[in-house]
Amino acid sequence: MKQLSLDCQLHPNQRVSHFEAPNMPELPEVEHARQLIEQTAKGYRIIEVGCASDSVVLEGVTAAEIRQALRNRIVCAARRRGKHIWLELDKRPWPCFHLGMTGAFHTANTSPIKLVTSHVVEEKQWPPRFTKLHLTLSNESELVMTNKRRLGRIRLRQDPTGEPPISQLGFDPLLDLPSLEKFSEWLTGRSGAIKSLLLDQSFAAGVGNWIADEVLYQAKISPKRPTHQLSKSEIKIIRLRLRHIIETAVQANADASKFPKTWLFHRRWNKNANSELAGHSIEFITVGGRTTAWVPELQR
DNA sequence: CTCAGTGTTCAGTG
DNA sequence: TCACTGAACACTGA
Repeated sequence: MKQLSLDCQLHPNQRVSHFEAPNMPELPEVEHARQLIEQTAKGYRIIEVGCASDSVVLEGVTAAEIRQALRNRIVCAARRRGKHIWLELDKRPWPCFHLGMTGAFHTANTSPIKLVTSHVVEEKQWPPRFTKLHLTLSNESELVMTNKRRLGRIRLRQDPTGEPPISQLGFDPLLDLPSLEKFSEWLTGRSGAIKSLLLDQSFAAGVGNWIADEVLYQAKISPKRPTHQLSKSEIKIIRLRLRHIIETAVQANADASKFPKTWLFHRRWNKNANSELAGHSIEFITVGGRTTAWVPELQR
């Protein structure tokens, strides 16, 4: 576990605490990270940039290009679409981020202010292990992106929404959920299992494995059901559950302990525990190449 | 030691 | 073209 060194090393210093987005980067977690970035950096200038020379995480750019693009820029906004985040700066190109499975944003401040929507985490080291990008801002706060498994990506784009990969995303359930008419039109035009479609980022951007399972559990529909044979009322329920689950998780700041206790979410993580939900057993199968938790007796 | 895994992409097959 | 499968990516932790 050698950590790639930052080629612009910043003085590691002691912090009382720092804040980080939890680690389960589907839409709600990514939205929470976006809010964290705005609270920390919006309106401030980037004074120093540390960037790891990690050719896996840096896609199509070098650490030097990242540093040059970000240094002395003002952070105007942090935007999100699906699981992608990008910063609007006072000058292009702009940095774009995907967290992969193990990415997170962390912030620290010399005089910690209360960040209502953030988790206070015990200080271990700063900057944290697996830091890929380390920004120091003109308000004396610091913003770090970490990526343990290196499945995350950092890119530079002149026009993030107009270029891949963000331009290839489908609708974002929080930003532009389609009307029921459009939604069912798109759904019936596809074949394959409904769960696979929900996971398809060019269909619904931001839906990940647990959200797809949760939607289908609450809609009482089997994850294996072929999309084209869903009834109009089932499609309606899927759409409403999709919106409801994501809105609820976002309002909870992606804090799983605040999710409703009735959710399948709380039971899906320990497969060995022989979990039950509402008196029915939870089964684990593979759909669309992904572990799928469902309750066969309740989902048709 | 083995193996699954919150995500994405690509090659190969049907 | 669509849809599916498996592998690859890289590493942690059970």
